[in-house]
Amino acid sequence: MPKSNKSGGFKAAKNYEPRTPGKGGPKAGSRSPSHRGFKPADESAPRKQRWNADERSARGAAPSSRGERPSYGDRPERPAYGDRPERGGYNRGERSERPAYGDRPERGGYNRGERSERPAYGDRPERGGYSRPSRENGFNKSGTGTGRSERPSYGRDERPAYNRDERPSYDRDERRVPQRTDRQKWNDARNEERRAEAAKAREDAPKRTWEERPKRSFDDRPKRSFDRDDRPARTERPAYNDRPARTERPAYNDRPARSFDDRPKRSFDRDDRPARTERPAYNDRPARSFDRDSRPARADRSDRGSDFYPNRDNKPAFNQVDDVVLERLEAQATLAGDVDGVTFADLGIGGNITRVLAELGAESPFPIQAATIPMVLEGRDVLGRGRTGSGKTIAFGAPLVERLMENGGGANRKPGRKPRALILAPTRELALQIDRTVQPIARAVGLFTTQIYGGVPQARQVGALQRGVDIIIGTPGRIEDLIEQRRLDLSDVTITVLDEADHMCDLGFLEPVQRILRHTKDGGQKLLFSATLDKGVATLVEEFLVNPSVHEVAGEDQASSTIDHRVLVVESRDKSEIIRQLADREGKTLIFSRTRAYAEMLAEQLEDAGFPATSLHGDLNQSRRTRNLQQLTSGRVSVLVATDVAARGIHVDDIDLVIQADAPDEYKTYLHRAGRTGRAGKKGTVVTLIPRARRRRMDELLERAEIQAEMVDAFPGDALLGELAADTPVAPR
DNA sequence: AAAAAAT
Repeated sequence: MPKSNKSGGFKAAKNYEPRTPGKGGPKAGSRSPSHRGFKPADESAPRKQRWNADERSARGAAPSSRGERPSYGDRPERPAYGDRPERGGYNRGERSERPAYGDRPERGGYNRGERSERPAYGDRPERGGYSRPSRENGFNKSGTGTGRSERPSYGRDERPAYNRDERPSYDRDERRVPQRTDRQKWNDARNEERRAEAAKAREDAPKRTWEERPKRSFDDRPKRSFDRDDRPARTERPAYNDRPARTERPAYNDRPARSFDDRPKRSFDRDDRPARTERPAYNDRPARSFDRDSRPARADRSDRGSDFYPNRDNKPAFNQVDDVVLERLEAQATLAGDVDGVTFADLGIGGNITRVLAELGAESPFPIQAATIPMVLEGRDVLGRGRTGSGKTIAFGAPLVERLMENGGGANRKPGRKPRALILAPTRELALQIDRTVQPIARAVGLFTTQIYGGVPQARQVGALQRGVDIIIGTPGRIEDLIEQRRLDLSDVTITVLDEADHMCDLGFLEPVQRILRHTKDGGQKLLFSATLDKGVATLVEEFLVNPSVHEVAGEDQASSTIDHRVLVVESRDKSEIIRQLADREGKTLIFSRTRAYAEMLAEQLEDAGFPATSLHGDLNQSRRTRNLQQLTSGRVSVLVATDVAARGIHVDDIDLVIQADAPDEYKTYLHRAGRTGRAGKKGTVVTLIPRARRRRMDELLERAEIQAEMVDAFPGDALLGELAADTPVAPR
């Protein structure tokens, strides 16, 4: 059963049209409100009758037809899944879109008015099947009265009975979903009982653990108790504060034992791990000192081959690691001066594309573009490193399109043709942004692009694929999803680009990326770009690249950057106020936080303080993410508080101040966050707030990043704060 | 911790 997809579609439809309440019937509407979680408008959609014999047959037909309907692919704009509150919107949206339903003789005979609503039900084969059996059981029992008696066992005597009596009438009358409600209520009741039981179990469990503990970690306990008291830091972690259910901690209880065993090893590692300072709550724990010892991880981590802790042992890792990689790959450096007078045409880019580039504001190539475009056009695999804001998108986008066109691309417009190029990015926003640059270039020569990323209904994306596209731009998850659904075939992809390539090789990204690359054509060209390209990409290079050409731009060190870096050592309690004072300015300000919750909280605080601020993080649905970012771009808000979702690649004109409310863990993260300002040679300021305990670690990070930054103590009201806020005038445009 | 699929 294709249900899953369909169900998604329904939801979307719901959102679409909030629909008028009470359509199904007045009675239903009035009752529905009484039902938990049901909106009056929604009730009309679900009906008992539907799952009657007639409906069943209809259902069976409906699903299949749906799956085949191309029309679905055309659905214009479904709001993100997250946005869909409830089913109310369902029926409506589907109605308008379902022309096919009209064709169904059965349904037509059924109930015209109801038709619109049925489809929703019909689509849910599972539900129908489900509800039926259960209902029957329930009905029989209820009819006999046994059902009620049973309910009590569930913990709820009243509701089930009540609902049952009403249901029949509802069903007959109209499409009401009372049945569902009842079921759900039943389920809820059961679940609540289960939860209660689980809670009890947990409470009991912890006790047990406590009893047991003394023996194991006897030594550790005293310390822990202190830790808890000391945790004032928690204020920064709103989420944690809310946790009343410490009962869940059993896990913590167990830890002591573990760390205890491991300690000997960790003690050696300690020096390197100052990092813990970032975890305010944890820092305060005296016990942690022990924990540090126990961390054997370092050695292990470095072994992973990840770039995560590249330099620690070596120190100025950035260059060293890169140099190693680059040496092996025969890196070539291009001097900015070499590019003077060179045009895109000189590099081999055709007239149409050159014109579009000019329209995009790229009159003449930047150094990284001049360095890599010829190599890409030669068909070589390329590793390109250019610092943030140096024009990497065009560096791979323009030659990519040029090559597709050379290979007869423009002439091939057969519907359903397979894509021939793939661009992967780590975030949806970045994928969207890349498309905004690449699409016009592609269109200039008659090629089509489409975005494939999650958080939005897949129908439109699938529709585009069916019509035929040449260039896919997207994020790993949805691309894999569509491949598995056999709606996306990458076997003709001859050029693959990994933007932010080093990040795409981080844990969590690497494997999906590898799987996707394996779906592309053997021997296809691979282009890896990032501002912090390092040995972390070695795994991919070894598997997928052949004799790659490595390029970077000489003289692109941080010293020559247009970014002014500052580090403020602040008291934890002063942080909010200091951020507020820094953000008290006209220009666009981007604030980074480590967690989504803190980002949300900061944004709210700033809004409450009267600043036009919004947030960007993974807890928002995609439409919100897109909208909130757009609000900063358009200037509707001047402050955006984001997680690292905005750290890489995102380009917003004229961000002249970046505030790191939480310092990053990685020097590369620092570089990317900082790179949201000072783009294309403009001036920018980066202010990083750290607690006193983090100074040393921050020094090390800055050293790895090769950044010179002044580190000073700061308190609310300091003149410095006002200077930093005002210091960076918005660049005239 | 965050990001990346969907439900």
